[in-house]
Amino acid sequence: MLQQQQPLTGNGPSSGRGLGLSGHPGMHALNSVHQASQHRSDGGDSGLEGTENGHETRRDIGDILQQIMTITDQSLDEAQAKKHALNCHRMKPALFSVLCEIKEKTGLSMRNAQEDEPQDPQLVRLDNMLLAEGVAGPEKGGGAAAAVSAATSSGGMSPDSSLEHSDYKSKLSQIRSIYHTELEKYEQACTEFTTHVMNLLREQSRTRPVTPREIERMVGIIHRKFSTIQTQLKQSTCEAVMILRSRFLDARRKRRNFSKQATEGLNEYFYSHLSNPYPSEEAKEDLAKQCGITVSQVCNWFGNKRIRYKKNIGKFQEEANLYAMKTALVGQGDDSPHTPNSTGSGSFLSGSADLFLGVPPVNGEQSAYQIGAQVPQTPPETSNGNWQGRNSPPNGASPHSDHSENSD
DNA sequence: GGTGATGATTATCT
DNA sequence: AGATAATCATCACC
Repeated sequence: MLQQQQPLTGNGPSSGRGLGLSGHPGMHALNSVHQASQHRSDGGDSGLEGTENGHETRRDIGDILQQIMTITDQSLDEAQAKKHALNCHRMKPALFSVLCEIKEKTGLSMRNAQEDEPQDPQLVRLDNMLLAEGVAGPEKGGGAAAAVSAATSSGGMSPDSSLEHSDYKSKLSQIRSIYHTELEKYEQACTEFTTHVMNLLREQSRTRPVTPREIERMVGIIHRKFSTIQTQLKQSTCEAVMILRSRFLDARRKRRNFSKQATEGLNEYFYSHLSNPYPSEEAKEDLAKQCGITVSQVCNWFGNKRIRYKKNIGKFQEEANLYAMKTALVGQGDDSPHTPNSTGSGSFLSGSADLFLGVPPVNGEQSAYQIGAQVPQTPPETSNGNWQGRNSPPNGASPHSDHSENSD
């Protein structure tokens, strides 16, 4: 379900997969009930049902179907004629009263175990959830708002969360509309079907004894059947909402790459503080503001960057050169906003500076950065700053505490 | 579909 | 608390 951000199309259950409430086989079940009922109603008169003895009542379904298939207009007419003849038979009232007596006797032994059944707790749970999510009940921002507030309080939301918010809301409202359409459809079908069955029973009551209680029972059975289908619909809806929610709330699933500017800003800071790429709280906040991300995202980014840089310095060399050149150019005129306090070499680059020590590299040749700023080809532990070889930076290691040397 | 890049999470350390 | 290292899950490109 909901594979690959499949759009929510309101195709209803027949649409199959996607957030469209899939797989509540209601109508199939209904059709079978309907057919059975219809068959029963015809059977008494047309002689389709084997009633001669008890053994034949359990006829093979294939047989019955076969007989249904062979019904013709002519045989139906014949049946009608027989029915009429039976109704007009002089012995009919007497026979009918006997039948009524028998019926009453057997009716007494009939159990009504299923009456007054308490409401299904599962259904109650589903109802509550749908209500809480804003799918059932009056339309309002309830569930969506709750989800959004939960997401934003986690601190991991990107600035475009409002976009996602509306996305979530629109998808939820689609689920809502599908749910209500289907529910209405089933309710209507239930009413129609019940009326139909009651009419049939009334019709039958002219030739066989049908008690009001029996009709009630039949109506109860139909309602239970429909209630099962509605439960399935509610279950599917709940599933769809849960999936939508999990996708919306799980930040990891919703990972978005940072914007180019954000990445550049972070990289500039990183490479301009290569000797000590541990931004202070203040610097993190500045970077977060500047890049349009959260402080924790800045932390994640630097954590990832440090570890990845350290693991494969060679790979990042080109990037380092690029930023060295860039920042050096910017730094010539004024203070770069990304290198607020210089990029001291100091304590973290063993005896040397970072990136900005070097002259900006010129294509192709070994860059000044490579020479002077130590982006070595050698394993991390051996060069380019002690931060690569230790577990955590010393206290107050923030570049803001500053060592002056390079950068501009 | 495979694959590398990348942002987030988690366990663990200091 | 803040860091590292491993890992997960997704994106983006081929």
